[in-house]
Order: sequence, then C-alpha cells, then structure tokens
Amino acid sequence: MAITQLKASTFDIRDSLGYHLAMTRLDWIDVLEKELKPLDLSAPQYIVLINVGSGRVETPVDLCKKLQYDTGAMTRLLDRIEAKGFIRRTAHGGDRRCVVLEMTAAGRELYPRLLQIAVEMNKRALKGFSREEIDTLERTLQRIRLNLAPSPSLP
Amino acid sequence: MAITQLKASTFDIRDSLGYHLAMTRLDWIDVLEKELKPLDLSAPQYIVLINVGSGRVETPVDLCKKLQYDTGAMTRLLDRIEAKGFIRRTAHGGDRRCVVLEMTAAGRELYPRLLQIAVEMNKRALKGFSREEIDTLERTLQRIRLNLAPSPSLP
DNA sequence: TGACAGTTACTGCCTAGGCAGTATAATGCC
DNA sequence: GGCATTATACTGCCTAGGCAGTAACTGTCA
Repeated sequence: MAITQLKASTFDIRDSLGYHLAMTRLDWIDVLEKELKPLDLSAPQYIVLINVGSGRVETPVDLCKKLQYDTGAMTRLLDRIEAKGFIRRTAHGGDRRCVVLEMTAAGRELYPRLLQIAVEMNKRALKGFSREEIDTLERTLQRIRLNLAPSPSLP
Repeated sequence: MAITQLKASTFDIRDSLGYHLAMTRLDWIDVLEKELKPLDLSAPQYIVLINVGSGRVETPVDLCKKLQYDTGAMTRLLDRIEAKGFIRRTAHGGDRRCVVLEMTAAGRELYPRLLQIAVEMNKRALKGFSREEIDTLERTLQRIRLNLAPSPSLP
C-alpha cells in the first residue's frame, strides 16, 4: 500500500502502479492458462478464437485493430490456430488483399466453452465486489489509460 | 462500462476485466518504451536494471522470485543487459552455484535516470487522482489477485 | 487512364517468456 | 561420511510480439 509514496529516494518497485498492473495481469494469465490447458490452447490463441467466434471480426486486420496486435505476429498466431484446426482462411469476395477468417466445425464446437471460461474468470476475479466497486475500477482504469495516452481515442 | 454485464449470451470481449487490465498494461508499456528508447533499453531490461540498481536483489534467482520470471528467460535477459555493459556477473563467495549481479560504472550512471522515469510514469498515470482513489485502486488490485490465486502468498 | 498513395497479408530478424532437461554445487538425512 | 534431495544457472526448443521491408491489391485524383 505504498503507491502514493513513490519517490526516488526510497524507491521500491513494489510501490509502482506498473508493478501492480503487471502482477495482476500475470495472475490473470496464469489462471486463464490453467483453464485452457485441457483444451490445448494458449492465452493468445484463446483471445483470437473468442473474437472470431463472436462474429464481430472478419479479417486479420480487424483483429489487429481491436487487440492492438502487430500484423506480422497475427499472421503467425493465425497459422498456429489454423494448424490446430479451429479456424480457416478463405478468400474475401470483394477485396483480394483480404483474408476472411471462419470458425471450422471444431472451432464452433469449442466456442461455448471459451465463452464459459471468460464469464467464469470475471466472476472469480470479481468475487465479493459490489457493482459500484466494479464500476469504479473500470472508470479508474479508463482514467489511467487517458492519462497515459491522451491523444488517440481509446478502443 | 459493462464489466458487470458480462454474460455468454451477449458477449463482447471489451466487457471483460481481463481485457481492461491487458489494455491498461499495454498503454503503460507503450509509454515506458517511448521513455526508454533514447536509452536503448527495453522494458524488461529496465525492470531488471532498476531492481539490481536498488541493491535489493543480488542473484538471478532473487530477480526471478521477485518478478515471477522463468530462470531460463532471466539468463538470456541478463546476457543482453551484460552485453550492453550495464551489469556484470561475478562469483558468489559462499555459494559457488550462485552468480552475483553488479552494476557497472555505466549502469550506476544510468540508474538515477531510471528512477526518475519510474517516478514520472506513476505521476503521469495517476494525474488527477486523490490519495484515497489510489489507495482504493491498490486494494482493489490486491483483492483481485487474492481472488485469482488464493493459495500462495502474494509477493 | 495511369501514376500514386494507402491497405492488407505476409516474411525475416530481433527480443522475449515458458517448459523440460542438464551439470554443478549445497543441504539434509540416515 | 555417504547418499538422496534440493537449489542454481544454464541450454534447447517452443510460442509469442514488434519492426522493417515486400508483393499484391484498392482507391483516388489529376
């Protein structure tokens, strides 16, 4: 409980907000990967699948914009997911530069379980929180993001 | 502003706490790396240097425990920092398995600037926050970590 | 129409993290 | 004192992300 006391003279990395954010995210990823282990999926692969499965993204560039990913990294990530048989790349009718991502039958079968994991993770992380506390947290994170990157609009 | 409404039936990844944590951390890393660019340091290299420089860690295994790092990854990360001339590996007097990490003259010269960056990052991210809001955030993140990993004690 | 800028997916090369296995050294136990 | 266990650093192999450059394609505008 010492973020407010962060000064160069008495520095400890544990007093840094960045440290707390990183560690919280790390714990989150650890739990998520434990849930994903039986499905033979990594956390990044899961994120892509749950987005493609939702029908809200169609092409790799959609995913990159939504998740702030590098397009080169996305190409290779999609390669691995495709190799596992959960998605398929098909041609885009109108724009021949684009690839259209589709769930395979195996992917569609997996999807409800992925949703369930997302819902359970949120429930578990926020156990014991009031609705007001959750809203406060979300607003706080938004404010931090605005402080850090004031110029472009947040996705 | 929809974390509380996360349900499988109306799923959007943006309603997930994991998404908000990941994005906030991503913005943090982006700003940090922009600060580090003139110093020719990556964010992981910075984290290690600021810990070694503080004198609170002595060996690679200390760093791994404090930062929850893999020892193999740490070996290679230290290789790169050593190649840049900011740290030095020396023998441990008592335990011949151990390596003792020391700042070089160049590392010691760099250190005050690293501290300054940490302090500025915190100030910037938390601009406009009251002391109470910051305490609430820190407690909230602690509660989430406890919810996620209830068994072992938090570092 | 044709040059040109922008977009999309991809590749190569770098840093990076996790896991399993290894060699060496320290520790604990009988 | 000798042997099993543990600890430390390291290596190889995998996934992963960022950056720069490329080829194919689209849209624009003179």
